[in-house]
Amino acid sequence: MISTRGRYALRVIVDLAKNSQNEFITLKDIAKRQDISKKYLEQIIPIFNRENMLIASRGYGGGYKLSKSPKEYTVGEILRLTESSLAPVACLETKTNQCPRADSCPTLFVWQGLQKVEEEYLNSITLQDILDREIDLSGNNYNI
Amino acid sequence: MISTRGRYALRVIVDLAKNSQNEFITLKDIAKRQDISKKYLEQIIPIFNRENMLIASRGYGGGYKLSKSPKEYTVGEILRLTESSLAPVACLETKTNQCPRADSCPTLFVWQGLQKVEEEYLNSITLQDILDREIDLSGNNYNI
DNA sequence: CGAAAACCTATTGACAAGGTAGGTAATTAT
DNA sequence: ATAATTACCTACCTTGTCAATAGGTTTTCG
Repeated sequence: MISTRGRYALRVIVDLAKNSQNEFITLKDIAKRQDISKKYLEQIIPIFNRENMLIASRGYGGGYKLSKSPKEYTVGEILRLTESSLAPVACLETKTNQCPRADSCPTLFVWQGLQKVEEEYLNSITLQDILDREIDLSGNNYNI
Repeated sequence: MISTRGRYALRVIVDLAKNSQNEFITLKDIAKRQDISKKYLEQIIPIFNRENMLIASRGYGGGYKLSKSPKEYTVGEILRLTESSLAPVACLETKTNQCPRADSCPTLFVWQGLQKVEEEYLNSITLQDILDREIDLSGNNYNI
């Protein structure tokens, strides 16, 4: 199950995409809009500027903004940075399978396949896709 | 992430399919073969005869066996019975979404889509599929 | 009747999730 | 300069769930 860390991170990035026209947005504003503890977000969001996915600015007038265009973010990469693991079973968390039963495990291919469909799905959805959906939700979908 | 309950249940059912020619197999034997605590399995496996997916027999000579042909079991239904939830996020655990933000949630469709690909995948794999793979692993795949 | 099996229910220990708290570093307005 | 404002860092805490363990009860067969 996707934890709050991953879900909150995605909501913050969607919020940034919607509410910033290239200016900095404070975590305080985002936390209020999204009704999430600012303190909690403070330990999640810095992950993304370390990875150069967000630009942060400290001090008065500071905040966060996107560093790339929305179509260059996928849900998969956002979740990989925030979730402790996206693996469906423990033995797939490490690069090489440590389970002593791996070689003869009759169910391993099931979990590998599950991981594959999950990752392919999450990697296929971009931030832009989410923004496009927003138009639908607002009802102002003149072009559809 | 799939818990040990679900993974163990699947292994037990695969073990039954492989090791029973319509006779009863004891949990003691399965636990030993699979190196799983018998006591722990005792609280997982009875779920399946309540659902008429396994036949149980008590007393001397008793044990478990499949009630249907392997192609009539899907991984999805086995996991749904053992996992507390297969939903990727909390708000999709209940039939109707309880989240107050659901109506305007821009990320909801992402999680609904994830749930869909997961369930379709897990429902598509039958116990027979797992048994067929076994042939590959043993190396005796004369017919491939 | 006694052994062997499934079945039931309570309890425990460990661990991670989800936060809270308090402070530090950087930047800008005054 | 200094105060205000922002991001950033680290430690701690609380709660709940997972994964068992334990000890018993019921059913069935030899």
